[in-house]
Amino acid sequence: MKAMSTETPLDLKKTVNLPKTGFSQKANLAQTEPARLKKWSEMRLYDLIREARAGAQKFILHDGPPYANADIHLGTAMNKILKDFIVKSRNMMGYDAPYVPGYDCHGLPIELYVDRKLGAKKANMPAVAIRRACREHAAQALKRQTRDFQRLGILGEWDNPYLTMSNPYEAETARLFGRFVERGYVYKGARPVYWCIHDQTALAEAEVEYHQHTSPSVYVKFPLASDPSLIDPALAGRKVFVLIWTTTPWTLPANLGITVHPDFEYSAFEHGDEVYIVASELVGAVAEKCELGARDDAGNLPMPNVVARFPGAKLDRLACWHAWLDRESLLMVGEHVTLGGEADAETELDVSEARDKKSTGKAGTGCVHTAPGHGHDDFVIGKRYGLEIYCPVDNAGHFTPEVEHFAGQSVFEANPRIVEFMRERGLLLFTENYEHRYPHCWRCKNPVIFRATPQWFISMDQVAGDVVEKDEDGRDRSNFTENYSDEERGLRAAALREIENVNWIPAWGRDRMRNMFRGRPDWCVSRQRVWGVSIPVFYCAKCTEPVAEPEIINRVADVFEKESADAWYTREARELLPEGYVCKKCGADEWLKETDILDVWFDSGASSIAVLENRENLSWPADVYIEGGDQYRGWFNSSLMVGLAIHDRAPYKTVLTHGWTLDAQGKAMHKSAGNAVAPEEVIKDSGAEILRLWSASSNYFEDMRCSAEILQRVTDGYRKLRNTARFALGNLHGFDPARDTVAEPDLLEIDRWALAKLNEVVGKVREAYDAYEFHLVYHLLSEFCTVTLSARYFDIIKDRLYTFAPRNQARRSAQTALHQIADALARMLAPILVFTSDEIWENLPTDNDRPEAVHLALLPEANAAREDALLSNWQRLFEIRDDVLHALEEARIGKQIGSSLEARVEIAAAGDSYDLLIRYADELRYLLIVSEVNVLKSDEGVSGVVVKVEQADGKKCERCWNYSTRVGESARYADVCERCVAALEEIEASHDSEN
RNA sequence: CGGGGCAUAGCUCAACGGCAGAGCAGCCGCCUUAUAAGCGGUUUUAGCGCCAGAUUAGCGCAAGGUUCUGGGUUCGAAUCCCAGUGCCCCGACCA
Repeated sequence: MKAMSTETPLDLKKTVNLPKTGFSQKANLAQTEPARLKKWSEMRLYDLIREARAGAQKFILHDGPPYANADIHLGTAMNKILKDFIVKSRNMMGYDAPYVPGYDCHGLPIELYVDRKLGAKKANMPAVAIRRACREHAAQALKRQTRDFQRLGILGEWDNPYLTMSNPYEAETARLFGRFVERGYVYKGARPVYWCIHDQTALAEAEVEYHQHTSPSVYVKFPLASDPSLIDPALAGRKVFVLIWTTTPWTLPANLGITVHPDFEYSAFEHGDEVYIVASELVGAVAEKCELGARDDAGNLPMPNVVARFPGAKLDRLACWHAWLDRESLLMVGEHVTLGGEADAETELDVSEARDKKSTGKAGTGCVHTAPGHGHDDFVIGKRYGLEIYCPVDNAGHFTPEVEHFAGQSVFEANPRIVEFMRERGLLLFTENYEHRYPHCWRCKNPVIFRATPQWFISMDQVAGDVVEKDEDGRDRSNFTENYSDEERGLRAAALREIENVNWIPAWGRDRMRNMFRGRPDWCVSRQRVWGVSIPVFYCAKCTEPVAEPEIINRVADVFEKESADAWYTREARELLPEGYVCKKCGADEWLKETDILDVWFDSGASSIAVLENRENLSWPADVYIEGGDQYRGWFNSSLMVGLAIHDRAPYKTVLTHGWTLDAQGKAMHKSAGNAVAPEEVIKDSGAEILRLWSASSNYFEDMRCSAEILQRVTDGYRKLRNTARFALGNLHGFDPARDTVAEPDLLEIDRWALAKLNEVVGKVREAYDAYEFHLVYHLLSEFCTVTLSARYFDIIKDRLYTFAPRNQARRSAQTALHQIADALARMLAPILVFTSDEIWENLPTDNDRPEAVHLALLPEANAAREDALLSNWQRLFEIRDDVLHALEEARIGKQIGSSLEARVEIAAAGDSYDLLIRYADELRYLLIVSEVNVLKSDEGVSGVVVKVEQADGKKCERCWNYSTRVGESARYADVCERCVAALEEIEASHDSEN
């Protein structure tokens, strides 16, 4: 080795061990992520994880299938990222946690999309062709979604996801319907839907559009049938009428009741020898409108004479006579009644409009004409009171023959005739033309009606195992009653029981789910559509007897398994039924197929069975479901029903709810509002890693905000994590863990301190992962990197790492700590920063039997033995350090020093502080990063430490930059201090020994 | 209108009936051996005193954060209860 004394200070620099690593400072995520994905795909990382965890305890996260319609948005991305956090962290806890993604492929949005694309052509297309188009659209959408999900770094069985439109899944869906039938939950009823009488088809709300329309508005008298004194003694013996208002007179033949609000005050007022009941607040308005009473000379109507006032609840379950039919009309109470008239039939058809309006003016009477077959609210309340869902209107919009006076007439044509009819009989108080927005068919532009059609329902209260009781008319036999009892019966009771056994995170999920099941009506599973799984029921062509039998349904399912549910359309009924099957009722052998398909919620609700139970590597029930809060009404709900029907148990042990993604102001994101953050933009600009870190940084149990500023903060956070890792890696250059690791007892104390801090963080991070609190993981690691490592530990050990001889034991001590820190950091970050953690892993000096990718490794475990004494000593030392840094800053402001190494510090302390400082006296200059420290004893009783800063004595060492009076002592190394002389000699000696 | 949720610093989050905090951002500096990096200080304010004295800055004293608003329970509330405001989800054959 050549003498170094002749070398310039620049060459001296070469003897300093500066960081060196292939882990670049600049991440270039947008470029490097795809390369890493490719590598993982080639090495079959997901499969390797499965092999590594084979035989371990299973942990099943069951994926809620996103709808295979459009490209993913921020919320979809976040949802999948959170799932990946869970799956990766559980795998790294040692569980065997597979991930099978799924897609929800059937349903209206896709069919609507296809409708619009096909346009007029669709009318002449067979169902199979439409279904093919839907299938293609879904296949294409899910392909794009898969690509985008994979780009996010999410590992799973992407080559074998579950699709609700796959043959086995469709078959299983049909079989599950059979199970519901078998257990007696299924019945045929009726329910009102939008109906276009021109096209003779049901319409979805998305298929109606609103246009101005003129309807006849009518005020009609319904005579009270009950004893009026039950309402108020003052009414005894009077001729009492309840006044209703509607803009759809044609629904009056279907009137079965009148609904009032239980809490509103109602008045009975006189008009001639009759008494009319309306809401008190509307007495004046009604009298005015209907010209009740005689105007005085000034043209004013007198206020009617009110004979009684009472709450609406008084009317509950009394009866009126239908205005002209020989039939009762039941008085009911319902919260949906308003004084604005929104709840009348008019706005039944105008729901979204009515919801936006706070008040539609003072039309109406507060007594709502209720025809359960012709309105949504009417339907719901009708069910509650056990009314028939009566709809005497046929597909073409004609009254059925049973309708007296108007049989055969089209409903719109009948409108004026009904008005006239009522006028002639003195039932009508007033009529006028009423302009309002009214729903029209999107295709033929004609006004639509609300009309009850036969549908299949799943009963919430039917007792399992009972024989299905079906009316001739398919009328509902299982009344929904408000005074539901706790006795064990039906799906509702089972759901309420199981809800208590599920771990809901956050805990309010339990209440929400409970409320939902308490109040929910029977589940209507019929949809008048083609893109879905057909309801596998047959009807006798002769007597219309339905055949819904599990064995036959299973037969059909077997065909679906081979040919997909398309078979329902491509095959004749007799091909699907057993050979020679004849109607049990009439003996006929001609069959018709049900045309309705199953609600898509039935499809996705079936997933726990269709996927968890049918895949050999999964199991039922799932450990975890995690979705947005909207799924309480959706997937959480339907999945629970299916679980109960099949196994009498919830299909999930834990249900996590995540919030929605909002903009910077906390407003919902809409493409139209222009405040949406597009995931692909973030990925393109910053990388998927940033999206993942954002998902981890926010508390997902609440709604999560996202904006340019927030993403900037996240990016800054990422840089800090990356640079921290980079420092560790750079200083591990030349460190061979197997050879150079310093045994625990031989470590420098500050290195042990760093490891003790690491141990603390590891414990907390594990807890946070265990509790699915990823934002705590992020904040813990972020603060650990920023404060404990970057600002403290790393800054302090730089001197040792850079200036000591490479193989010096003290330097190896620091490296030993760094190695453990970097290793643990990579593991702890791995579930979140999937790309970066693996990059750290690659650049980390390895001992031999380490997994190939960090995702195959396990999370570090906290050491139970805590170094409490050491930690508390050092906590106090760092408090004193803060005081010193403060004093140094003052000296800096006073231009006494620049770098802290220019300083000599005098610390005066008393008591425990003094003892502590003396004990660590030799360490202090390194801890404080100054050139010299003197500890003085201050008088007892003086609290705190007093710090004095002065210029350090001596000259600056050109190598380590510390100040020393001994710089220049060595002739061989003229510009350096005594420590560096020693270091340089050590370096030379080791070079000699190598040669 | 009903069911549920959320509201703490510019941003993201702690504090879970017992002293309201962290990180980041901002501002002011230092360093140039993590270098498109690193480190430190600082970041509510009327008043009083000291220092200084053109100003800026500095030190001390004292008060000091309407934890969205208003009530209540409690010795004590960000926390529990009630009401209100704002935002979000659900109540639609949308997912």
